[in-house]
Amino acid sequence: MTKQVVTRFAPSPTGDLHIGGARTALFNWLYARGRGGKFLLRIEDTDRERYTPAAAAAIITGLQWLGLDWDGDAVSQFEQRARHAAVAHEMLGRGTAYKCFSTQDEIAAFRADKEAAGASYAVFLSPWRDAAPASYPEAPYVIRMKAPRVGETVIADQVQGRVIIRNDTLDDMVVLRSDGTPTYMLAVVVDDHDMGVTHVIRGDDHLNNAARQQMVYDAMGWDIPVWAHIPLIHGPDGKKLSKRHGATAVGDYQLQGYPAAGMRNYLSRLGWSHGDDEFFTSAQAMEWFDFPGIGRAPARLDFKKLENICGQHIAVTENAALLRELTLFLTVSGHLPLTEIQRDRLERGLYCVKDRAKTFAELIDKAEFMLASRPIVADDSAAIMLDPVSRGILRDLTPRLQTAQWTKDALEVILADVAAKYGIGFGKLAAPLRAALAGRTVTPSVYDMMLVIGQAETISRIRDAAA
RNA sequence: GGCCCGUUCGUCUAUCGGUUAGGACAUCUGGUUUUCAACCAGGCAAGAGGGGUUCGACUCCCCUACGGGCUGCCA
Repeated sequence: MTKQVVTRFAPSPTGDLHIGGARTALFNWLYARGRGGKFLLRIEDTDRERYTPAAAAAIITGLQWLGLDWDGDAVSQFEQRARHAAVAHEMLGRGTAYKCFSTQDEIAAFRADKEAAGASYAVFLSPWRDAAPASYPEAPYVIRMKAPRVGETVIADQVQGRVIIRNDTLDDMVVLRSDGTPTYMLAVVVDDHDMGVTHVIRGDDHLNNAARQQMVYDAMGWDIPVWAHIPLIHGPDGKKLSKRHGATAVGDYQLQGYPAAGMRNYLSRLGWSHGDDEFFTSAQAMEWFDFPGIGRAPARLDFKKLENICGQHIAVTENAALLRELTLFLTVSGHLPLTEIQRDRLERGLYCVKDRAKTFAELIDKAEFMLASRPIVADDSAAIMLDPVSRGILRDLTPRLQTAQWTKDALEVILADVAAKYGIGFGKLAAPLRAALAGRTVTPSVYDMMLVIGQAETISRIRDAAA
């Protein structure tokens, strides 16, 4: 047996959980969960200037909503800073890193000179790389990796293949800042190693970084993890995803009523495929997910397809579960919580709307007839008796009207609703609508009439036609 | 500028040297429908361009174009 798979998602808490980040998390989650491995979460909060607790919380809630559960507690990278510094100093001792006393101004001047001289690249070459400790000044310093100047570094990537980077394009990256804090390049490697991460699945914007990070693994004699650099998601126009493309935070999708299962399905299918399978559960995705199925080109977001997939997921969701999600959606999106009666009606009537809504928002919209309060009738018990929605729903095995009497009763209430909602006179409506319905060979279903309630246009058309 | 990655219908993609280049979403047409939705039938639509390699290239190699990324004491 090979050792257990350990993946991780390591977002930097500088804003909401981005849709692209969510997909990266999803891929890691699928890979680990599909192999009985572990999926860890680490918050890359070493940049204290940009760090906000709110952003970290947003990432947590975003992942929770998507159903991407991680093992153990979320690790704070910042809290590992002492360990990072220790590793930096250990490399110093091993001679694989060195103290650099160059100031920012000196570095900038170095680059400016190179540029002025028409140099093809501006990799900073520190004068302190091979300086004798005796010559060290009493000044702040950073710790830099002593990167190889010749040869090449090979990244064996599961998605991109063998990527070869010339070492002379790699600089002596800073691993420990002058204030003693670690840089990202050091922190990721140390944390991934300490957390036992075996597979690093991340955006391909890190592909070049992998070469730099391998230096640290090598310097410490650690095993290099399996790399898998996945292409980023782009907006519908093919450009890098940004605010102007609309919703980019997963929270936005939750607010718009997209089901998490549909999001997982769509997002996993974006840049990854398993033959012609389009609609599947997360359990299937876990079983199927693997690196060969991942594409190498960035994929564009297609909201229409997202909606379609989400609609399919809503349609197959069990009522109890659907109701739970609907309830959550309602509270999150600022709607009033359902009353006992509304909840009951919704549950019984779900069957007639669940397969025609693409989002929870649309489902609620279509279910308005169930949630709207019934018209006030003199006698309360009579109102309940006359309510065709409740009656029809109670008998959902036979949703079609069975008797003329029932149809008549139903009509009266519906017409009252319509009249109240659209300000159309009750009397003017009753006759034409009744006629329209009676003209059919098939008895109109409760559902048909429910829809009539929600459609003023139809009402007026029927009215006009009959006038 | 340098380095790295990418490029099949509008979109997501299948294909892993030999196919009428398949599917899905979108779109269009027809059917069904008292409306919407749903559903049924059908249509349109693709290998960026140029060179090779090969009996044969979407598939392998090179160049160009375009897109993206990296090139920080950001992550």
